[in-house]
Amino acid sequence: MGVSLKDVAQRAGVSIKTVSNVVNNSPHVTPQMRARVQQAIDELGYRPNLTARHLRKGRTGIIAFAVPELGNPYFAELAGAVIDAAARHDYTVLVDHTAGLRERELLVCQEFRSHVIDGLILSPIHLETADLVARHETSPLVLLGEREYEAPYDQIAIDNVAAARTAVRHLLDLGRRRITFLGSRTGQERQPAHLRLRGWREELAAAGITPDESLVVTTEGYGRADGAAAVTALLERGERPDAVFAYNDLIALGAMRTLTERGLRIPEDVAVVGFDDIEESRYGATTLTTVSPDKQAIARLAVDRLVDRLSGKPVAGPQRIRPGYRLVVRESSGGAGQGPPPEEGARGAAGD
Amino acid sequence: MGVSLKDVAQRAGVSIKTVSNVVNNSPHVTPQMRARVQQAIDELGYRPNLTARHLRKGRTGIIAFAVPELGNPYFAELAGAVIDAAARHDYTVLVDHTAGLRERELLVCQEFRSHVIDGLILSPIHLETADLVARHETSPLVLLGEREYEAPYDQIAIDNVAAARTAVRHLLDLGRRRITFLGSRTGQERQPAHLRLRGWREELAAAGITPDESLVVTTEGYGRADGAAAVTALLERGERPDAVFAYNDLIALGAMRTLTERGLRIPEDVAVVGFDDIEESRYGATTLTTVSPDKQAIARLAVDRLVDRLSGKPVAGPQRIRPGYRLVVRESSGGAGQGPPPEEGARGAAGD
DNA sequence: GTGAAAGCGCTAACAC
DNA sequence: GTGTTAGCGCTTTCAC
Repeated sequence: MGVSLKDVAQRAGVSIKTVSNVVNNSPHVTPQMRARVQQAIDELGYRPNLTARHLRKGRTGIIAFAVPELGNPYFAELAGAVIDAAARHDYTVLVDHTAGLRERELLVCQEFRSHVIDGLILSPIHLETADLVARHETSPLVLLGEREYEAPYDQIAIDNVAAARTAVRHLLDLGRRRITFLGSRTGQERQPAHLRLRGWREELAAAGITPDESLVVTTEGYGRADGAAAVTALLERGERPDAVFAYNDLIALGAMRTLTERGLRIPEDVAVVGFDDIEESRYGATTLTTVSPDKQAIARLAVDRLVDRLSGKPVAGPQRIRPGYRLVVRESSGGAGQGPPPEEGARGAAGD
Repeated sequence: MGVSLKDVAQRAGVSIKTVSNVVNNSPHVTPQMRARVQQAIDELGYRPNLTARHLRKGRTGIIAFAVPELGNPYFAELAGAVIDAAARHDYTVLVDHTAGLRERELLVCQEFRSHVIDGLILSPIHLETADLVARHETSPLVLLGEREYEAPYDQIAIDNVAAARTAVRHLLDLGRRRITFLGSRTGQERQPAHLRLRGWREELAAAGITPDESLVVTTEGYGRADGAAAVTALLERGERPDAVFAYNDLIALGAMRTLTERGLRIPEDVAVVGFDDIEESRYGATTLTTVSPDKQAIARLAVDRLVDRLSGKPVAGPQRIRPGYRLVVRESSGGAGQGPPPEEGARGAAGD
């Protein structure tokens, strides 16, 4: 169907190798030869078949980035950062979503797309250490996110316990005592929310407060609707928290919506702190205080790590890498009430 | 490096063809032969090399979906829908972003990744008809979004003029007369905002109101920050609109933030209508009235169209397809003030 | 039902 | 500098 090197060679009256040299900008081609070949290329509309090149070279230049949900702005923003970081190394990114299903996480890190992607960056939710240990695939894998594994792969995640403690500390400093945690799942201690919940427990204990487990609210998912539902449930069973620490910004935003609907003022009656620092948290009627992981660093570290392994460079064994984070205080906890500062607000997403 | 069919064949003491038959679930293999080969496959940890298969078959099963900005939830949500629609046809999606740069849009629809992707769904911003006409690539291309081209490709977009008119009609029905439009770019009549702006003009004119061009505010980009800046500019030059119709939800949300900061009440003082119906618009302190394009339909139509052409089915020539849309009235225009209805809010994004 | 051989389009050795 | 050749791993005739 397509035009191949052979066709071009025939047309230009040269050998395949010469055409290949021209296409690959080999220095050992005379200008007039280059011109002659180029003309044939243009006339025939030749385009190199990357699949064939990949087969020959044993690598494709594609890395996959698999996240639970693209609809969560945190991952969308992270994906953008990964694409940019990869582009700097001439890698293309295949963005994938697992919909938070264990089955799809397994598929992605197993044989799926074997030899089509050179490496994988995966943000798992349900994967177990055993799944990882049993992995057949030999292509490099970098893990992202809150879960920690005893498996021989690079893992990149901020210190979730410490970050959560910082958030809770902030609420305690504000004089809040009945701090609810939104986002744990029942009986799933190894679920993502685990570490942040532990931070909540530890910081409360450190402040001499016995963590009241009735203030921990189970959610089904990690979206705005879950945050809204959690607050509804909480209020209906008569709890009156003076602060909310949510597993992520989406849950926090959903919670804020319901709190406001119920006539509770933020932050006067209830202070709210989220996690992720998605752009949206800077633009609500009440801006959201949140733990801000350094997404650029996360993306860069993950891609660099992967590319190093891919390039065959001697790289140290699997590591746990801890990117930075910071607590961004905004209106929802009574912080600086002046709205988004110019430099933060300057980035604009493109339209449709 | 990898284990190939040949290795497995050797191990099992059969021919390559037989192994291939087993791998591809060909019916013409005896059970015991299948078992024997399967054992060799398991022992060696064989995985088919998809690159080689692709080269041989001339197709890869990958389609690309290129958007201006993944950080815009509209595109992130659409990407999720495209991935799901493609999965139903056993296609994998390569999500790409062009960062709204013409250069990258050109690259994506030209030779880029030639033979790696079978087809492309592109949402362009800066591409011109001429660029499309000059396209060399023969792989199928489906165009999405507001811009319309005189080029031989399928184009899928809601009727932007009519949708915008519906939005403005709604504001007029509410008794608003000074309706500002946020999101046009100066002197770029063919820019995306063009059709929605035309809808604004037409509907005002139809209502006997001369469109006041000083109520059209230019923005640099399409994000929350742009909406915020636009309103600031508008108010500072002394305008007092009683309604805002924004090019998209992000601009609308940014605008709402600034309006509230300036002490203007929504919707009492200023009614706001957006465009896109991103999930966020259902969860702010004030929920956002917006034009809701049917994203599922857009994704499905685009993928189906592409897959039909890919499968070599006889398909009618290039078409303009118009998916549905509806105006969702929420609090920002004084609509039903009861917050997100359960069925809409039920969808939860996964965590990190 | 299974085997042998050709070739998808390309690159990398190696000759000339 | 340029041409020739041998595969990369797979599927696909076509024999047997």
